[in-house]
Amino acid sequence: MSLIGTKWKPLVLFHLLEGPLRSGVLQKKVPEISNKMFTQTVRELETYGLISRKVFPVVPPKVEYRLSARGKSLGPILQSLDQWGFEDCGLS
Amino acid sequence: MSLIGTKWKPLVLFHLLEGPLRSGVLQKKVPEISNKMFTQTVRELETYGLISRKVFPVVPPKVEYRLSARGKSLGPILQSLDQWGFEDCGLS
DNA sequence: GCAATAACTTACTTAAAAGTACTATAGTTG
DNA sequence: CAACTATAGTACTTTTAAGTAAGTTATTGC
Repeated sequence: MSLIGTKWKPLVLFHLLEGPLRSGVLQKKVPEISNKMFTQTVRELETYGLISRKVFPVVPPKVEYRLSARGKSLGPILQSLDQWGFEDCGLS
Repeated sequence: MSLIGTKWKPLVLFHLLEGPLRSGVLQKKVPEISNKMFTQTVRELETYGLISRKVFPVVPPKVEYRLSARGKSLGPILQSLDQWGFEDCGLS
């Protein structure tokens, strides 16, 4: 379960639950993430087949990320985790 | 969510879902874990209030771990994760 | 009195994750 | 033609997680 065994993957997946987002927007939803970790994270999620990456050949570049079917199947789990985090106060 | 953001915490919690276990038994359920990481993991889980630790003042020592109410509330999530891991093949 | 026991601890080392800072791309705008 | 854009890559450092190996405790049983 190296999907959740990182600081950022669950967060990124979580923000995609509501729908596809382009790279910049997604990254702004996770303000503390460094540029490097962001691309690294989405690349790994893509490798695992949890999200798909769609590149529009325009300038400046435009890239959109969306959950794959497999990624969507994580939805309930991510939401449970999120909810659990709120219910049971600050664990950090 | 530093509960799952580690290699061992989810595993240890998972094994406690079925009921309390004494230290040695729990550790054997996770054979690859090092001695140090085991105690460190249960200590942190205890600090987070997810498990409770019961010491029997006998020699040789006997210690039992059980999920707290809060730990139990993670049950469904842990099981979903476990199931998800099986369904969707090898992710490492 | 010395080994065995179960649970832990401590000091030290290695490996993995994350952060910082800088560079690349290629059209568009001024 | 230089600056700006959005996305990504790379080299290097720091931080954090995990592993190894040894030691501690207090009793029992030989």
